[in-house]
Amino acid sequence: MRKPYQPPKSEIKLTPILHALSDPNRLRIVQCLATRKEQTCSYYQKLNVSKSTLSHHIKVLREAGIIKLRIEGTQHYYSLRLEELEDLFPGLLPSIINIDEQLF
Amino acid sequence: MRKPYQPPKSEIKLTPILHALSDPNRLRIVQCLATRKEQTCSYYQKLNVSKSTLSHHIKVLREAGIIKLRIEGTQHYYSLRLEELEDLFPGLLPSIINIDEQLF
DNA sequence: AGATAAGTTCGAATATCATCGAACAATGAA
DNA sequence: TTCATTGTTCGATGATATTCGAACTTATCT
Repeated sequence: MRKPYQPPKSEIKLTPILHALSDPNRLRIVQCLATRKEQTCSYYQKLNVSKSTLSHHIKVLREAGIIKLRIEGTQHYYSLRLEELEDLFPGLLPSIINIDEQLF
Repeated sequence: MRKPYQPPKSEIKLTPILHALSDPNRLRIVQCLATRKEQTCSYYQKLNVSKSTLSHHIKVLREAGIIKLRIEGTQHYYSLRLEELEDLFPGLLPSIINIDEQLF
């Protein structure tokens, strides 16, 4: 499987990021990655959406520049682009990572 | 004109806030209110959208709980709900208020 | 009362989004 | 080589969003 597109740091913009984060399931993925560092897609099957929907959500996060991909065999490991995002938008991700799911 | 609905603090949720902020013109309004404290709607006619579109954007911000309204005659003065938002989502608005428009 | 000004609301057109099943691609195992 | 696994992509559908002009509401001014 070829590596899907992800924007370089210089092309990361705020509005796609905020849009990507404005969905509860995508927020859950981001919060999970904030604590567990790296996960494969299949981990998020607990979100109770179909495989294609999950892949769509991950694509939205990836194309916004929030997560990056490392491929190992058939597994896709995703992780947050924390340093780059902190450099571009200081404090933004930390403020979101700590919010309780009840407030989503 | 009767006072439009705005949610009590207890009903403010994160995803509507992030969605409301994922639009460049709405971000401009929020950043403007962060420095100028209070403005009427007509101030934002410089955004070059129609009156109804502007009213729509302001409604999205208001219903998300980001701005509050004070009516004086025919003028509607809007301002940020800074303390409540800081209490609910610490650091979120400050991190967004400082971002340069080039990164929108 | 009539005219004006500030905003909101309505209705319609267009675009974007979320979701799913099915098909596809790439790797690894039998 | 065949099969199973992991994940993406495609196409369709229904739901939301954005935008505008027109109509409406409320207050103010003459």
